[in-house]
Amino acid sequence: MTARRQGRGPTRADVARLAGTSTAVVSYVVNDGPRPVAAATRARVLGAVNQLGYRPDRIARALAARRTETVGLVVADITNPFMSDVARAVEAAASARDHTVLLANSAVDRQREQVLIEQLLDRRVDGLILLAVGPGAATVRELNRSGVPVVALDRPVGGLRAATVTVDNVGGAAEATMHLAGHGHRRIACISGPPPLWPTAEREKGWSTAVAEMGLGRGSCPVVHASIDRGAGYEAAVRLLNRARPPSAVFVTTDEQAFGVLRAAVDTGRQVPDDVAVVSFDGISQAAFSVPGLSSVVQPVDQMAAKAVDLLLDGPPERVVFPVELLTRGSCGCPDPVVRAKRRTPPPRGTAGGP
Amino acid sequence: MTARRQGRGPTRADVARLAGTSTAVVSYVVNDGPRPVAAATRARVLGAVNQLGYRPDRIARALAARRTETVGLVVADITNPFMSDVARAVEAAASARDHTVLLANSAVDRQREQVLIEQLLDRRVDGLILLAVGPGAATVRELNRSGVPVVALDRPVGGLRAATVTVDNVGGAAEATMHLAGHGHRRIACISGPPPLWPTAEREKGWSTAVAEMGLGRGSCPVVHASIDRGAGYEAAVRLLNRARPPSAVFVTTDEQAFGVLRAAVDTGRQVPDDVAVVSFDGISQAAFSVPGLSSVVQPVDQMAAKAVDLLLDGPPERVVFPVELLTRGSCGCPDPVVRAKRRTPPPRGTAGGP
DNA sequence: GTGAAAGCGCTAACAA
DNA sequence: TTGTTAGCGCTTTCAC
Repeated sequence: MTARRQGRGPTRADVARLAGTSTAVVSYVVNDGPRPVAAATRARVLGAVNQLGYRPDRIARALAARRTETVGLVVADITNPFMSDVARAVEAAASARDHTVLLANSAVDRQREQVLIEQLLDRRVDGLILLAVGPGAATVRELNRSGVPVVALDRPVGGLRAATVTVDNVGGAAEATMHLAGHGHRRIACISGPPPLWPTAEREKGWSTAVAEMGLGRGSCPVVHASIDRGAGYEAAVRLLNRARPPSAVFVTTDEQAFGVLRAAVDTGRQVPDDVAVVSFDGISQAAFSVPGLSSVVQPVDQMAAKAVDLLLDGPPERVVFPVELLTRGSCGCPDPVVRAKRRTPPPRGTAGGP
Repeated sequence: MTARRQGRGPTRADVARLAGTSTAVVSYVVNDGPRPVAAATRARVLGAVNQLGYRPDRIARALAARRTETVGLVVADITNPFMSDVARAVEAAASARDHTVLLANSAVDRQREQVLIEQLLDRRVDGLILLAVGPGAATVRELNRSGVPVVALDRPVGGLRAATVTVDNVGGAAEATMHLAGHGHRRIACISGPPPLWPTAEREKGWSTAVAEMGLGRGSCPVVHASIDRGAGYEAAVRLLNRARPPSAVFVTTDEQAFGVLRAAVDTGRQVPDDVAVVSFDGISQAAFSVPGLSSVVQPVDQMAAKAVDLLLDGPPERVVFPVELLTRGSCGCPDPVVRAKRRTPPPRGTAGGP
């Protein structure tokens, strides 16, 4: 009997038989190459394809073609709104290029991250995007050896031969800090990330430079370090605000921490921005809805993701740095704009993608 | 020369050669079955494996074994905190069972969702978890025909032969509503989701039942429908609060909308909970940080995800319904507990997983 | 422009 | 217990 294999649809052989041609030709038309096919033949094949409802098996194709059309995305914490936004943007960019993304969430666990990266490699991803805690030396070696293209997003990875997509952390942070000074503040503290974390360290550098340039005393402008989450931001702010001479403004290195700061201000009996002004970094969409709205330095996530995917798929391993933009709302002392519904798609910009 | 193929590591044949045995035996030891292997042979193979640094190619394995050890996850919106939390939990559960997740984000676009589901099928996922807008009839047919196990998480999918993991939406919503009444409210409105959306419709039903049971007039307890995002929640709240006789409390069907409500209250000159009390549904971790803290009905996301993966991989297509729990904070009028750092892992519960 | 056939790296009968 | 070998479904060289 010619019963189709159960559980799966027709194969290339079925199509070839029905179209009265060879499997090679079917392949040529399905893939639109690499060899030309006569119009008549192509038509017969196409007819057979949709008469049978044939769909190519991507696994078999991957094995033969040695390409999976898949990109691995390793994120440190998918529940972090900035990172989930990056995940959305990467998925969209990959999808636009007909690739699927294998998601790996390390849950901020370096060990786990190593394992996940190896699994992704075993699954033969065509490329790897890392928004990761940071792989250890052994994993870096393995990545370099594997020859799989890698792009480090948001932060470079030491020792890794990879493209890099980051933003102007120093500049953005400095701008935010000066903006605070523009509101008349002289005691501008910084709530930064864990010292080894690159993006927040850079932002701290920007704050510190700005503070120095404006001649503000280091004693009145303290830094405090905290993990990248609301709870840690909350605790750091409580510590800061309970000092004898608390700051009148604080630059927070991530929005996620800043939400904790906002809540801490209230819990310690302060008003934002009158008693403490706040500006942070990342520019996630939730920032529009806090009370007051959170002023933040926004990263062009869609463009960054598109660039990352492009570099991964056909780029040389360059390092690209995107500009950022301070978006003011109520938390710094500027007028708080009316809330608008969140934008789901980036505004058209002539041609798609690219900075 | 015996140079290894460039770009890839050693294969099963290399290992067999070095171990002086056959490829089948290598397969048996690597997979720990399906046939037994003598201890001595196994040791030689293992030795060869790590002398060569051999790693099985999952693509080739998938083709031969007809299993990809991969599960597809389709979410309607990965940037929605509830859904990204589900994504985290599903990834963790799948990972614990040695599976990788292929992430597909439909960005609340039904068309796109169909395409994504088909792509996942083409990639031969072992199972599909849907937290989706809802596939159309054609896709449902294709899913049923494909024989790929599916579990619908959070909401059932009409006409689909699939397991279902949901929560007690009606009960939770009713409890939330009664809680509001317990604070003395008699004008309890509801901000619900788009009417076709199942979970929010169920919650609305719970609210409506509770309101009726308490004998509260329908005129003083209006419903308004809005999309599941902060902006829509904001606008719905503004509409509600600008009425001639505004409600004194509102049950909001999702946390995401509720954050918009909180902001809208402030923008229309109200205090929460004194002028308007708010309780919502989902129980995402961000709810602890708003001002005031958001009282919410919490879903046991980790358990739900674990169950979903179990059902997918070896379960019969049951329908399981998890209980939910009201967690009170400041927004309903209860005391607002001190903020704590976010928990990354579920507390131990004797044995892992399960309701 | 088309077809035959040799893999891609692994699994799992089946035979020894 | 181990080895031989026929696929898994597709791509692609090479000959026609």
